Amino acid sequence: MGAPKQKWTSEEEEALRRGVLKHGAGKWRTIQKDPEFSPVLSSRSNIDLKDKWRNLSFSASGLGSRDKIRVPRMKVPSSSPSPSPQLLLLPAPDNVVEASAPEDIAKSPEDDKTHIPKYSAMILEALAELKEPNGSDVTTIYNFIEIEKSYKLTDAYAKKMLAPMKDPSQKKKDPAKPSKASKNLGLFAAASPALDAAQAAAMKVADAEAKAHLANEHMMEAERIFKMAEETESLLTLASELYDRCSRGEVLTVLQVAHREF
DNA sequence: TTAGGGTTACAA
DNA sequence: TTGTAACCCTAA
Repeated sequence: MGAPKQKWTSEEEEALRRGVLKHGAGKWRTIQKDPEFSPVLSSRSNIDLKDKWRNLSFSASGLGSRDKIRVPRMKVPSSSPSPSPQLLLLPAPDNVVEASAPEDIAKSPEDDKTHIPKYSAMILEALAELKEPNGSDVTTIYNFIEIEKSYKLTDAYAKKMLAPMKDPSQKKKDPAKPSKASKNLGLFAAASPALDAAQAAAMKVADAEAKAHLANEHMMEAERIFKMAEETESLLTLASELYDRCSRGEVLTVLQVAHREF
């Protein structure tokens, strides 16, 4: 590679984003040829667009470089549902529901009860949908939850969740350079990494659920205190009004006060 | 033509 | 030394 690396400018990135918005991810050639973007992207090939979008997608998902955590490339039967390429690489849009870490769930009682699905349910759904013969690893589940279902984990929580799953032995390139096929098999051949990942994920889910429950209790307590405060304020207003009326010489009966008929 | 894995340049 | 981003290669 003799030519120096051509860094992407913000204009090019913006053009790419708008191109993806307009044509969808995967239509790199179309985007590249689109007269709206071609002036900016003239020096980029469709492959460049794809690569840049991949980089953007990985950074947007909080997974960092694609070299850090590799989603195993499974050969799934054609009958198995697989997310469309367009969805697969699409960074989470701005309007997705962002399922925060459990400690953040209590922000809104409505969100807690109606909008944010339980993590266990999300994972179960992911497993059911992915239908991978040997089960799905955490990264795949994470990707499914974030991209396919448009529930976005916060970056911090995703990193926390994924951190223990990283196998140091898989971190860097293997000097022996095994073939693609053997590498794909390798993830499941030992069985234990996938099993460990599943167990770790289960523990995380249980922990998250416990925290969510605690947060819910705290939320209910906060609501109770808030109601008390409201009632107290209401009584204060009533007392103040009564004081005003009485100080003006008005005579009010207990019944009138009780029914606020004054 | 595209997706995905590999390689390499570069910056911290 | 390591992580990231850009570029390259190949299978489908």
